Amino acid sequence: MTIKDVARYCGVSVSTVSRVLNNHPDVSKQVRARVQEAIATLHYVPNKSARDLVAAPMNAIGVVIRGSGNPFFTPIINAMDEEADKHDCTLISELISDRDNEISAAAEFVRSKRLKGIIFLGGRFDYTQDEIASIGVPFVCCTFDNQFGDLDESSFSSVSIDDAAEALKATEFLLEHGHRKIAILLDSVDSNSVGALRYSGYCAALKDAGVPVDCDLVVQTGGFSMSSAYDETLALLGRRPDVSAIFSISDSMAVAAMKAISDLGRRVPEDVSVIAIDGIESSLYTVPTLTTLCQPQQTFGKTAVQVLMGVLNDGAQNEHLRLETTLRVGGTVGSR
Amino acid sequence: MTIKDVARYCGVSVSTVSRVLNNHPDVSKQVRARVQEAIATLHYVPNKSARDLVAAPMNAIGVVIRGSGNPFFTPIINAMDEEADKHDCTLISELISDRDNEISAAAEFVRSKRLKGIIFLGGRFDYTQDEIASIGVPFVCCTFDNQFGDLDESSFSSVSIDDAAEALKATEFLLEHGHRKIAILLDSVDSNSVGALRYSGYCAALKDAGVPVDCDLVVQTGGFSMSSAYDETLALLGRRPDVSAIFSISDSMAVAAMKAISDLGRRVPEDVSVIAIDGIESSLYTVPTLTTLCQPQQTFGKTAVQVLMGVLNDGAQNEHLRLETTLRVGGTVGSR
DNA sequence: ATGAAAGCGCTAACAT
DNA sequence: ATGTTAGCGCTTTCAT
Repeated sequence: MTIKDVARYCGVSVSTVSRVLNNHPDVSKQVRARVQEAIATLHYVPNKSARDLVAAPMNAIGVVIRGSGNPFFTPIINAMDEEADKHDCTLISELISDRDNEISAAAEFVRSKRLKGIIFLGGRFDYTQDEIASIGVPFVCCTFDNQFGDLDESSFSSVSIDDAAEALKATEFLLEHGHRKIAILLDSVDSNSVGALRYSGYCAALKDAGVPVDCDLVVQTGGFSMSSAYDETLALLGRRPDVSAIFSISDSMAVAAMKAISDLGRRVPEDVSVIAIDGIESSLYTVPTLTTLCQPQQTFGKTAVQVLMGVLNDGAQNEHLRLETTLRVGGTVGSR
Repeated sequence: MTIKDVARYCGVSVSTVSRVLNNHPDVSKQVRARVQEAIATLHYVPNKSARDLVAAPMNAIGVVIRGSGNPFFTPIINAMDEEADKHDCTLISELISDRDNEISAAAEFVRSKRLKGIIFLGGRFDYTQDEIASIGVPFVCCTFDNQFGDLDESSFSSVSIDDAAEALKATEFLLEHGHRKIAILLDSVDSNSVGALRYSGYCAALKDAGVPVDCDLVVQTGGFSMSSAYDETLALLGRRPDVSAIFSISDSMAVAAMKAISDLGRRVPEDVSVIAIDGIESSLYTVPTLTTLCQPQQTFGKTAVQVLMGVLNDGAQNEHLRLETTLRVGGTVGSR
C-alpha cells in the first residue's frame, strides 16, 4: 500500500495524492475529497522514511537520551519540548540503551532526520575530538560536560552543574551540622564520570575541614541501582556503626540508603543523616523528606535548547553554562 | 556527504562502498581498507532513512511506548528486549507523548521500519475496529486490553492482569484485616481506563462484604501524578479522619499518599493502612515497605513478545492472556 | 488544477 | 572483485 496504489485507485497521479497528503492548496475540492476517501478506505499511511529522505528541510533538533527510565530526565525532556516549541522548532527524541554509543547514534539520527542540532542527555564525559567529528552539527551536552575528554571548548556547548563544587557544598552542610564520620555513596571513584567529580568535591570539603578521608567510608556500588545502594549501605553500617552521615551522589541511591538504615533499626536523621544531589520528584515523598541539592531540571532543558538555538540561528558561540543547585532542606540531616 | 561522495573520493563505485558498509565478503582487502579509511576521514555516516526505505526485510518488531518516564515500564521493556533477542528479532522502540495517537504512531512506525508486528505499552482501552485497521500488522496490547472498545477478540492479542479481580483482591485484603472505612485513590472512575476497571473491583469487594460504597471515600485525582495524590489524600484525611485504609490504584500514588498521612502526623499502618497495585522498584524502599499486588513485569514483557512471535511465525491465533499478580506483604497494612 | 519526471541516499540484482 | 542499473516511497519542480 503505497502512494501509487492510492493514485491508481482513484485515477489520479501520485503528485495529486501527495498534494492532498500535504495540504497543498491547488487541488480541486472534488478530487481532494475523492483522494481522502481512498486514503481512508485503503488505510493508507505514508512511509516516514521515504518522506524524511526527500526532506522538507524542517526546523528540527534532536535529543539523544541514554536511560529512558531515569526519573531525573523526565522534567528536563518536558522543558526541552516546551522550549523548542517556542522557537518553532520540532524536538525529536531518540532513546538509546546503555550499550549503544551515543555519538554514532546521534550521527545516524542527524542524517536520517536532517537535524539542525543535537542535545545529549546522559552521555560520557570523555569524548575525543576525533569521535565527535562524525556528528556534523552543533551539539550541547545537557547535565554534563567533557571534563575527562580532550574536546575543544569551542566545538560544542554544555549546560551542567559544577559537580565538584556542589558535592563540596553537600559535604560541607554535613560538616556544619557537626558530622565527622561522613560516608559517601557513589557508583565509582574512577568512572570518568559524575562519581569521580563529586567524589573530588567530597574529598575537598573534608580536607578543608581537616577531616581525613577514610577509605572505609567510601562506598562504591558499581552503578546507580537502588538495590546495590541498599546492600552497600547495609554493609557499611555493619562494619562501621560509627558512621553519622551519608552523602549520596544521587537521590535514588539516597532513598535506598534510608531504607537500609531503617531496616537496621536506626533512624534518619537521629542516628544517621543523609544528604544527596538531584531533586527528583520521588525524593519529595520520603519520610522524612530527603535533604538534597536540587538540580534545576526545567532550566536545564530550557537552557540546553536556548543555547543550541543561539548557535544555530544567531551565530552565537558555543558556551559552557554552569547552573547552580538549590538546597532543599528536608528532614534527613540532623546535628551532632 | 553521501555514499556517492565516498565512492568518488576513493575512485570506486557506490556498490563497492555499500558492500564494505554492509560487510559483504566479495571486496578485495586493499579496496576495503581504502574505503574504510575514506569513510573515517570523511566522517561519513549512512542515512538510516534511505536504508530503511530499501529494507533488507529484517525481522523486526516495534514497541510503542506512551509515557517514557513511567517506572512501571522499565523492567517490561528490558524483558521484551531480551526475549526478542532470543527469537533473533530486533525490537525497536518508539516513544510517544501523551497527546500523540498511538495508533497512527504505530501505523507510521510499521511503514517506515517495515515492522512485522507491534506491541503497545500504555494505550487506550477503547479502540474501534475501524481505527486499528491502519496498523496493518499483528499487534499485542501489553498490560491492558480493549475492555471499552469494540475490537474483535480475534483481531489482536493482549497480555494483562484482570484489573477488576486484582482490585477486588486488594480491597478484600483490607476488609480481611478488619477495615471498613476504605478509601480508593484513583485517577477517575469513568476514564474508560484502568481507573474504571479497578474501581469496579473495589466496589465489588465492598458489596460482597456488605459495606456500602461511600462517595466521599472515592478520591479522584484526575491523573496519576504524585502531587495530586498527595494533595487529595491530605484533603481526604482532613474531611474524613475516620478513614482507616486507602487502596491506591498505583504504587506511586500510594507513596505520595503515605507521605500525606505522615505529614498529618498520622502513622502507617497504625492509623491508616495502605495497599496498592503495581510493584514498581521504588515501592520497595518506602518505610514501611509498601504492601502491594505486584504485577509480573518481566513476564509481561516476555510474554508479549512470545505471543506476537507465535502469531507471526507459527501462525498461532491471537490470544488474550490474563496474568496474576503476586501479593507482596510489606508493612503498610495493619489490623483493626 | 493536474501530470510527468527527476531525484533524495541507499541496496541488490545483474552484468562483466 | 567491481561496476551499472533499477528501484524503495515520497516530494517537488516543471510542464501543460
